[in-house]
Amino acid sequence: MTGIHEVATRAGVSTATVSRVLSGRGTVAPATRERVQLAVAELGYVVSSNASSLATGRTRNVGVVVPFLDRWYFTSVVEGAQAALQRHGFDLTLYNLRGGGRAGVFDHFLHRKRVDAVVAIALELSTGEIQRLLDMNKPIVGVGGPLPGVRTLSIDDIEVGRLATEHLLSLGHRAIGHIGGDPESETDFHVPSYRRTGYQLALEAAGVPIDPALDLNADFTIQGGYAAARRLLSTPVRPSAIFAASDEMAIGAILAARDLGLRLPDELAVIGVDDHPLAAFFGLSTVAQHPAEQGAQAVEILIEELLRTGDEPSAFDTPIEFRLIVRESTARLPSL
Amino acid sequence: MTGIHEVATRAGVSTATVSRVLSGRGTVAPATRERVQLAVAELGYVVSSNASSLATGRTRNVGVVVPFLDRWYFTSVVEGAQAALQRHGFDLTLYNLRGGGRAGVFDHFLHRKRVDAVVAIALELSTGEIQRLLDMNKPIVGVGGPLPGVRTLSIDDIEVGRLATEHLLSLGHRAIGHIGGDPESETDFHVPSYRRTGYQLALEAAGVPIDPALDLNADFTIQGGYAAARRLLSTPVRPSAIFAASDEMAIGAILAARDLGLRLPDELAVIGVDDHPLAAFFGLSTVAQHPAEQGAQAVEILIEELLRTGDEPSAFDTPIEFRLIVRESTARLPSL
DNA sequence: CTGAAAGCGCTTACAG
DNA sequence: CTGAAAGCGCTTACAG
Repeated sequence: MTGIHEVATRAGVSTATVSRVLSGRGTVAPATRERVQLAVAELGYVVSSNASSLATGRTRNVGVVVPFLDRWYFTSVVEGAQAALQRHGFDLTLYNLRGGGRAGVFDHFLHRKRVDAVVAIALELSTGEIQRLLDMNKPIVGVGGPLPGVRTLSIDDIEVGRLATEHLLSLGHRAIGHIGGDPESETDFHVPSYRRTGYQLALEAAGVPIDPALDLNADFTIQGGYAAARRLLSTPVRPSAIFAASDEMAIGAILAARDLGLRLPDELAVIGVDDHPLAAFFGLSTVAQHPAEQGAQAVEILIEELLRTGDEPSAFDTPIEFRLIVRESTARLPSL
Repeated sequence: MTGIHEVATRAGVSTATVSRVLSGRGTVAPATRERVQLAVAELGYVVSSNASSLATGRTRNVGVVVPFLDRWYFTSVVEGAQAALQRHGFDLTLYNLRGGGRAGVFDHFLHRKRVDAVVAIALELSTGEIQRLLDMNKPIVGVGGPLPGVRTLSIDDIEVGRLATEHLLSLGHRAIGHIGGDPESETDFHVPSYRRTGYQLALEAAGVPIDPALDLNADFTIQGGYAAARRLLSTPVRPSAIFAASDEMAIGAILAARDLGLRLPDELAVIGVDDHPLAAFFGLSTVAQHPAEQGAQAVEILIEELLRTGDEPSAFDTPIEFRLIVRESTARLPSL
């Protein structure tokens, strides 16, 4: 374990100078700098992050908190954030709330001063949780929904639901089914509820009565979407189109339609949300969100916030882009 | 930012005593202990991990290195490891090699003394990488393949391939196709190659000639499996069964069979590897591995190793369990 | 441009 | 059972 001392000795300077060279702060004569850099390289010296963090109060580490990891959206946000952090020389410490103990994570793990900042993904932090984080002077960025008093990046899920539904309406569909999220799969931000609201608003605006029989819940998986779609497609008033609140559920619906011998898009149109990697494969029309970019964007905001020392943290919401992608799963309702 | 000093003052003791109470090391009179605990609770004090780590040389943080995150296997291992670490009060710092800069990760990130130990998932570390890690006295556990000089948990992919193929052989199949991994999706451990070897060994043992036309590559995704299966099923010598090196590719094969109007399992039997969450939904027979448990097991080994101070690190391979699960996608070859 | 020294917030022999 | 003090390995005013 080479320490800064050995480097200093080898380069014939003080540890202070080594530190200056390594951090880039302060002035060092070019010749000195080179001697130090040589010594560092020869010894393979790497600064101890603990000692450095203790002295500076900065860890160059960001905590990323997710409710769970095994959904495409979360994995993608984390990968995007990770790549961005790495570019900036930051580490990423991952907190997964599913492991149990949300309280533990917030009261303990995050307070150890191991992180400079936190990215909270699809998490509705309580006032207390936010307050504790802010008290510690740690920038927070929330991804996935607005958070009072916190800088956030969020998608307008009502508009997402409306956009998807309006697409179906514009194609002439009137009997439009919906597969939303069940209560268990609600994230903190009630994403499914908002998408459902958008669906209902679009129908209302088009003068289409809302039929509760056409609105079912599932668990955001292909399996769940399949089961819901089978029920939806077995009713006497079979819908001509389905809007599913996620691509995976939409894919389940496509598989259900196939099993029932229904041809897409003529006998059933389907649209999802996400632009999941499988969406193109299934020819699925969807409202694309770009989770990896959301993660990267959250990190950029955080880094900026960390550099802007002193100021009050910003606390507004930045809307995330989304975009309709039309593929083969949706088409104009065939005139009968 | 309450420090240990404030706690000590409030409890009317020295910081040494507070430290003893918090760490559980050393003896403290019960009454004193209670006073300290009360002060800690009242102030919401949490030990600074940097200061503590600097003083003890222990970080209570484990680095987990993955080649990428967006495959079910990796996500599951990470979730399993995370949950186990959290139970032990450890944090998890995630390093993703896809972000670029494998060198950076090993030469720099891991050397900052930010982690006590590392879990390397499906990574074939070079001798140099291993040496540097061992030089730092950090236990390493590799998951997914054997690593010279390192404690590992690994699955015998040759046996996995053999088991899957033997299952098909035992059902009377002789024209057995294979969908393996293409070079790009080879992890460091050449998992696909080994599974292919097992496939070939099983065929040879059964006296079935190996037909290269029945052996294709794909990229471990549903899409890739679909494309490969379509080619496989369009040959004059259409196989009666397919062994795919992952469930996702196997699912692609099932979808391809459906599109071609082939009924499973009578007109085509399919088996995969993983026991992916979608396997049951598709009625897919498979060789199950249990990635979340692999992650958890790796952590348990690491923690044990961290407690066993002084000793030489252990450096052997523990085979990971796998198991044949028969579902509806495989059945006895119908006698013609 | 550079060094001596204090300090970051803990832990742990050591002494009592 | 408990406290005073040294030390973990850096960084950074301060002085020169």
